Amino acid sequence: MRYFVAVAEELHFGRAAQRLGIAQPPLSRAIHRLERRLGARLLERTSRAVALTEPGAVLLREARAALDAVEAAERRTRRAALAATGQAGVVLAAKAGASTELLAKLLDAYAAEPDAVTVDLLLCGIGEQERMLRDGRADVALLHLPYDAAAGFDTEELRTESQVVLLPAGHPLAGRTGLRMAEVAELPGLPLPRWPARDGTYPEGRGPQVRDHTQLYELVSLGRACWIAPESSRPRLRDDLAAVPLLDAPPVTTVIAWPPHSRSLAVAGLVRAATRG
Amino acid sequence: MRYFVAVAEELHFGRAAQRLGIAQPPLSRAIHRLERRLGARLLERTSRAVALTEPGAVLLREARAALDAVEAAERRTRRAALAATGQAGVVLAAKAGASTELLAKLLDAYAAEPDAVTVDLLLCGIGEQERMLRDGRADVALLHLPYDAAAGFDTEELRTESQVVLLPAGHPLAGRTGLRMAEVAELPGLPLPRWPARDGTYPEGRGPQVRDHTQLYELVSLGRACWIAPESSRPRLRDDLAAVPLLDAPPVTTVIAWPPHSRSLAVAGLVRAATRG
DNA sequence: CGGTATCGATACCCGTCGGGTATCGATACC
DNA sequence: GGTATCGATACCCGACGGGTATCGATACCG
Repeated sequence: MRYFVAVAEELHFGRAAQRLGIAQPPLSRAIHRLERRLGARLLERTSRAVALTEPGAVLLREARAALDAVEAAERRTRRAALAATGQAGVVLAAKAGASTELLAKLLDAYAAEPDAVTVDLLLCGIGEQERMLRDGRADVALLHLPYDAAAGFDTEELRTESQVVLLPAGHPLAGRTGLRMAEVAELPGLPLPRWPARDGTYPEGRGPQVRDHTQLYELVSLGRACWIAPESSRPRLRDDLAAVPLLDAPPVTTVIAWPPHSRSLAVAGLVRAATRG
Repeated sequence: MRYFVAVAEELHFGRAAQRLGIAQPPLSRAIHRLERRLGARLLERTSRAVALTEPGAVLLREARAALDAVEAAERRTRRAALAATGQAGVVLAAKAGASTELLAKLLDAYAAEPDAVTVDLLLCGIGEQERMLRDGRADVALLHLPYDAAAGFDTEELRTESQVVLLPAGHPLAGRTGLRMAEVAELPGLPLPRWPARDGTYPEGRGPQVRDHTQLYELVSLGRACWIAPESSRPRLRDDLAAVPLLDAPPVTTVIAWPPHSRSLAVAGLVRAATRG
């Protein structure tokens, strides 16, 4: 299945084999075996191009989930073994730079619990927490709806807040008490930047490409972009940026999320600490 | 992993090997390899007894989920291949005997859609739908909260209803207009029956053991048990049974549930038909 | 207290399957 | 039409999964 996912993502046997660290012929045969076992043509291949069939697309989705589940099983078991000897705690995934004070409060509240264990923070990029939770790199995560997808997890709401638009400090609109989405969307010369998708490629569009928040703030400060962020990011802003409340932006809900079958005491404790605080 | 789950469930290498259709020595070695690969003692074993360690319990939970995901991937791919040739539709799992008219309405509403495909009904026993959805035997399911666990699925609420208690027709309380849980719990000689758990064993307790609804109704009719059911089951009751509204029972919510990553048009259509009706 | 039965571990053997290299056959491109 | 690219095929090898026979430990019983 790992092999199939690699080929389906690359749509190229040679590159997929390289990525998997094996030669191309065994890969071809492995895919053939898989097709025979499932009784389905997964890939439409000519000697010049490879394309997914309908069943192939289904398998790609399902196989990704299955591989994540297998990896999660291995990782969580390894961590459980370490935890038994006191060498590991619980892994909390959070977006770097988001909900900082909420996170601090949560960690304090949990640390005060009687049977608290070590909390290993896993700071990740945009939308990566979901994956971390799925493949067992993390045990709990802070997500921001509607930006992150919480589908398939148990969640508990922590906070709902409105959003602000970030502008260069000297911008004509920086003094306004409120703005509407429509006004922001048509700001001349201040498009929303584009973030890389999970595979590292950027979506089509006209905004500048950014990779992290430092680049983002730099662009906004330079008057080349604007950005929309939750209100709670305001106190930690650089002073060359201005924040103007958005009147009609969808509210952002911060939730704590965990795999639905989680039975870990530490996760339960974190959730308790989070909802109590 | 299949091997480990078998041993963890049986807590006996010999029986597990038999269940897996292999000999005992290869099974021993397989478990050893797994333990070495994960760097964790999974089972505490003497020559007389086998017990799960802490990491072993974690792996048991995670491995079950992972195996379900793998099976789901295979099943859904096979069905997608059949669907491409028009030989298969979408599988809807429902509890036999529950929500019958709601189900009928749903099927009618969906069949009227322009691009409706065949709906294969999968009637299952108490609490089996969740499993069916997880391992790919079903694509959508009707669940009854709080009896069924919908954790990990996307759901849409269809109906909420109160519950009634089923009594033999001639019972002294059968004429009452309402009862409280406390009264039902202490009905002399009318305990709630026990249903088998997923492994086929019955929980400890004093109620009679039942395996299906026919047995259940028979017991109620004979004055050996009572039963609590959603109000909607009333119109289809045998006339030797009486139903009395329960005033303080938790309401039952019927939901339609599907795997969160499902991208199937047919599932979307069924959900649309269900929520519209 | 010794005999026995039970149960997991170990020793040894074998076939299959995953992986590698060399090469073919087809197709797009110059 | 020559060539380069790319997946499929042919052939070989080592490792791993599975089987049988047997050991070692422990609980049970007369």
